[in-house]
Order: sequence, then C-alpha cells, then structure tokens
Amino acid sequence: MGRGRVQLKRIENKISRQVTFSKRRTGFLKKAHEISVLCDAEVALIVFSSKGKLFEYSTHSSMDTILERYERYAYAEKMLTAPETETQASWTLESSKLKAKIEVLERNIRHYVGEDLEQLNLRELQYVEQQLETALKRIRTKKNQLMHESISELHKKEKELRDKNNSLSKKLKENEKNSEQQDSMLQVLQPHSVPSFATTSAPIFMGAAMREEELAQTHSVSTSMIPLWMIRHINQ
Amino acid sequence: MGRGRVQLKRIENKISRQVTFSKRRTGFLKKAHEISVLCDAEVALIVFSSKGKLFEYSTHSSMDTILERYERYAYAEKMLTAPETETQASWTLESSKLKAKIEVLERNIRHYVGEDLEQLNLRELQYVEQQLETALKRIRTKKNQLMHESISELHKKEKELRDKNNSLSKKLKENEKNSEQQDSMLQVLQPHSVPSFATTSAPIFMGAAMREEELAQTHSVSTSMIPLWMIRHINQ
DNA sequence: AACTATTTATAAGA
DNA sequence: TTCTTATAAATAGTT
Repeated sequence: MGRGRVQLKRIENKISRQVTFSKRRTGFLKKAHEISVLCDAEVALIVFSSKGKLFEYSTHSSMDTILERYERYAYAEKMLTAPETETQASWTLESSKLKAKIEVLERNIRHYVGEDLEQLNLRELQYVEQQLETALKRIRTKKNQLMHESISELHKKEKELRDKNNSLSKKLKENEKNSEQQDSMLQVLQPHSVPSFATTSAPIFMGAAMREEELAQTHSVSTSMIPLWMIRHINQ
Repeated sequence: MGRGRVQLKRIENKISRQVTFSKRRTGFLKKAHEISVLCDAEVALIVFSSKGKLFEYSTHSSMDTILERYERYAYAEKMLTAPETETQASWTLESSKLKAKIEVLERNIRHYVGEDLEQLNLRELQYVEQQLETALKRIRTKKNQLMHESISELHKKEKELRDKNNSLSKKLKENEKNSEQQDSMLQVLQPHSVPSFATTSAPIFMGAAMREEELAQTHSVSTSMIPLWMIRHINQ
C-alpha cells in the first residue's frame, strides 16, 4: 500500500528502514488493538527495533498474564511432544548453575579488589597482580586521554572568553570617550554613569580557570613525576 | 477496508466475529513477518482467540529467546511488583534476574581488567584506579608473606639436611676406619665396596636450593628497588 | 472460499 | 517527525 510495490526483504538504507519501521509499527500496533477488540482476542505483542528499543502491546489482561498463559500452553504442548524436559527440576538446576556462576564471578571480583587473598596460592597471586598492572596501565591511559580532551576544551573556551573580553574592553573604551564628552556637557545631571564591563567579564574567565585547576589537581595523581601511588608502593 | 466502515467494538454476531478473526489474523501475522524482515526487527506475537486457541509468530530467534529478552528488558519494572509464587513465570523471572546480575558482574570484571573502558567517565575511572591500587598493594603484601614463609621453610629444610649430612659423614668415617681394618683382612675378596653417601646427599640439597632461587627470581618483580612494573608505569 | 467495492495502510516526497 | 497524496493492500459484506 503505497506509491510502489515493496520487496519482502531487509531495507538496506538505514534511514528509510527506520522511517518504515516507525510507520509500520504504528499500523501494526493498531491492528493488534483492533483484532483484540473486534474479535475479543487476547493479544501480546513484543517488538525490538534493530537498535534494540522495545515496543509492546498487550490486551487489558497484562503482558505478564498473557505470557504466563502462553508458557502454560506451550508447556503443555512440550509435555506432549517431549515429556521430561523443562520440568521444575530442570529450572532448579538452571537456577543452581546460574547461582554457581555468580559465586565464581563474585569471588573473582573480590580477588581483583584485593580481598579473600588467603584463597590464592603464589602462582595465582602473581597472575592477578599482572592483570591488575595491565588494567591500571590501561585505565591511566584512558584517564589521561579524557583529561587532555577536557583541558583542550577548556583552553578553547578560555581563548573564546579572552577574545570576548578584549572586544568588550575596546567597546568600553570607546564608550568612555563618548561619555566623557557627554559628561563634560551633562555632568550636573548624570554623575558616575559609566557601566563597568571590566569587572563583570572577569568572573566569566575565572570560572573557566578554576575548573581547569581542579582537573590539574586530579591529574597529578597519575602524571606528576613522583606520584602518590608510586610512593605508596615503594613503601609497601 | 471493506465495503463498510467498522466500529471499534466487539462484534456481537458470533459467526462474523469468527470470520473476521480468521481474516484479520492472517493479515496481522503477515504484518508481523513483514515488519520483522523489512525493518530487521525482532518480533514476538501471541494471540489467544476468544475460544482459547493459541496463534503465535516469532522471528527466527525463537519465541523463548525473545520473551527472555523481554523479561530482561522489563526487569526494572518487575522489581516494583511483589515477589510471586513459585509459578513457571516466576522461575523465568528468577532466571532473568540471575542473568542480569551475571551481566553486571561480568561488566565489572571487564573494567577491573582494563577492558571496555569507553563506558566509564573520568570519575568512574578514578574510582576503579584507586580500587586497583589498593588491591595491588594488598596482593603484593600477601605475596611477600607467602614467599617469606616459603623461604623460612626452605631454610629449615636446608638445616635439617645439613645436619643429616654431617651425621652421615661421621658415620661414614667410622665405617671407613672399620673397613680399612676389614679391607686389610679381606682386600682380595671385596675391593671398592664403599657406599658414597656424600654424592647422593648432595642432589637432595641442590633441589632445595634451586627452588629457592626460582622464588627469589619471581620475588624480585615486586621487591627489588626499581622493579619492572614501576618502570612500565613511569613510561606510561 | 471467492469476489469486489471500499476502506485503510503506507511509500515516496516535501 | 509530520503531512500529503498516489497507490498498494486489507478486508467487510456478499455470493
């Protein structure tokens, strides 16, 4: 339905795929609602876009209710075709497996943060130590990268603000000249009428400078010549 | 789309309701397939007719896969509802919870070994860095402890073996004295019959010495004055 | 199930 | 995204 026929295959153009998805999704959900109302059916509809976003529709009885009903229905069917599978026992087993995995992962994490080290022998300690060294190195590299980006950004801003300050100062001087002439003419009526751009623009620049200082401070943790972490390690 | 307009409300005539359901169901499933193919979306569709019959559609990845993904996605919202009874659904939910937890843990571990760092901002990087530093410190302390224990143990063994060697040497000398006397009496019958304790006991001690050397070598990684890891970090 | 007059959905373009 | 419009598709009522 549209100006041209459409081939039933993935739309390669990303943009038009997205547009089509948006349009058809609307119609699709509408159809879901219509059939459920007109024909008194129970409908559950789940759509994940190619970008992973979720869209859903479900009849009055909530999504969970329908999925549960579906599970029951599918369960009964499975029991007919392949009895034995998917019993309560297998769920318990699945659950235990997952829990076991979680235990292992948690244990690993504890080791990576230096806890429960009694469980490890020398070889394992050595391994973890090496991994952490590599990790630290990578993290510091990444951190440096982020901070340098930040700093360049601030330098850019600083320059912009400086330029603005300069141009404002210029304008101010011109104004002063003009107002001196005016003052000499109107001094009795309007004394002290010069606006002070210089003092209002200063804080704008200070703001940028302070943020840069903050960054430099945190930066020193990993980049000054003899940083804290190294001293701590030498003293260990 | 048809000869007349249609009100969005339940069709009261049972026959035409059924006919409409049949027709629309076909179109609906077709739409599901179309959007999934055209737009590369993942679709799961469950319909129960008013008579309780099940119709379903799902993309290549099976219905279960999609429902599981849905459970995971909707996990946050499900947390709000009260814990359910031990139904099939709750098992699925439990499973999803565990899987979600595993995902989080695995993500953490990847960060602790310096992977997927793009996901972290400066603050988080700083946090992880600090944790790793503490962990490394603890691990090195523990390693030292283990190695020192190992070394004392070896020293003890060394001493025991030395003592044994000494006592064996003594006995040997006594034997030699005795056998000299006997030799002088029996030299024609048994020449060269002296057992060589000195040479067999040497390898026993050598074994211990080598193990200690190995340890000292690995030990130097974290305890020599300017160890490798420090140089690497200085050069980072 | 077909048929077909109409309504609806939507592709393309703005 | 939203609107417009020409056209393809779906389907209500009928046979």
